[in-house]
Amino acid sequence: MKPFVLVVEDEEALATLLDYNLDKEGFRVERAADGEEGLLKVEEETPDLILLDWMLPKVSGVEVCRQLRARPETRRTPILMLTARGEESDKVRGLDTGADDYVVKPFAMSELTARIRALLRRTRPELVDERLEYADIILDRGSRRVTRSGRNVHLGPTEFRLLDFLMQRPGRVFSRERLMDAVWGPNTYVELRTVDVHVGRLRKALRDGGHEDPIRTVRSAGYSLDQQA
Amino acid sequence: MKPFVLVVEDEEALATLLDYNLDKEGFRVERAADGEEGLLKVEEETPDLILLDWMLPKVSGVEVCRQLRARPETRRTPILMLTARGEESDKVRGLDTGADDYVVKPFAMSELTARIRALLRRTRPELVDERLEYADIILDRGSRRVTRSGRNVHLGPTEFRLLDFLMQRPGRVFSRERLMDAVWGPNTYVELRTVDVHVGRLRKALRDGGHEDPIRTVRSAGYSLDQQA
DNA sequence: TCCGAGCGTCACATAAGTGTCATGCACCAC
DNA sequence: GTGGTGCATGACACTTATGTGACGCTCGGA
Repeated sequence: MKPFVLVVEDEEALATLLDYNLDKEGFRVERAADGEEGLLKVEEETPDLILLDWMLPKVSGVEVCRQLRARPETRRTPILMLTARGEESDKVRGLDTGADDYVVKPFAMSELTARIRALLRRTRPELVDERLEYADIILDRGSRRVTRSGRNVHLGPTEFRLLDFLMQRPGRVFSRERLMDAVWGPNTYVELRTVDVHVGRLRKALRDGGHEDPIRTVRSAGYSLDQQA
Repeated sequence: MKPFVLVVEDEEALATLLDYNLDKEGFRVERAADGEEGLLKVEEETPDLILLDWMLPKVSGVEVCRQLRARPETRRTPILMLTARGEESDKVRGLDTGADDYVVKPFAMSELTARIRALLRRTRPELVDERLEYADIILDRGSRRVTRSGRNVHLGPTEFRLLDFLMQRPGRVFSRERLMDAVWGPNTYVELRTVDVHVGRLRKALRDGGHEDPIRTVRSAGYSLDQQA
């Protein structure tokens, strides 16, 4: 379950950038171009976190904030304000607009995602915590442990990283090259077929105890964590 | 199938970096080291997008831009300018050089690819979109799955590419030669009739479950994805 | 130093997909 | 109708891609 982030930002370029980067960081992103649209989107589906520009057409960020806080279902939803330099009045700094945190533009994407994670950890730790889930498979990064249906699954370091990576985007097919890059590192000189072998080992470990194979082979394309069908 | 990006950049190191990253992002990349070479490469094969350095030996980026805009086949090809800080004159900012967008060096690779995707989406959405739809048929590139009316359709790699290509322009008739080029690659020596066979297989797979044949045979012309009429 | 866990390769078995062909039907022009 | 060309399709021999057990190597800990 990816954290669902709503980006309310009128600058098209920045919004695209945010969209792209957050998606890459494993968030599901929805965009709104102004405050009004933002409030509508929130009604459709309550986000796990809202990225809110301070200056917005139609309904300002501050006002959106106020309204969100007035609704019971978003009262506790973390809000991260985006402000331009100079807009950081004491009001923003003190966060008494109702926002939980803010960043000043221009900001490094890494700072933003760090703050997002920090906020999410506070409110919905299961979303960003060192833990990934797919079906009955649970991968805990902190303890470096994997269980399936409660039973412990023993994996070597490589298989662990491989599963971690696959679990970040279940259903998506990754080529051997991509997996090589992600799991072994971008400058490794290893046979591509080695990926097969490790996928095989991972499969074997996950099948242990009579479970179904959760990895799908897509001929001439790669592998994905996914139902066979 | 993959979007074709031409990188016109004289700095070897940056060009290599771009090449590597864009390739990883699923683009097919061709490089040119100066404006002159760039213009030649464009003649060989029209790119889907051009990454153009502002400062180039022999023919400057601006000039290349101008010439590209003068040619009918590249008039609408998106151009993304790479400029060094300080070169961002008002001219660049206003994009009245004919470029569609620009990034200032040094830039984050993620920003660049986001902008590239944004431009391609504007001009050729079928190249970057993750999923293609035609009637009740859905082709998802990310998970490499095809469904019809919700039911999974199993396709071999060739049939998958074939359907992908047909779905990019439903209703349009493609000759066997064209399909051969697009699906098998431009330098394949295979009987043209082989196309028939694969179309047949694709049809069979898509008809599975009592569905209608979505492919139309145009006698002595080729095939197209659309209603029989 | 010895040992076992992991890793990367290989070789071989198996499965899946591919290209051709032969055959028969469909369609079009007379 | 009729002849001829184009197309659909099942069979099949052949390639290629993938699954897997075995093996030798490395490395860290006992």
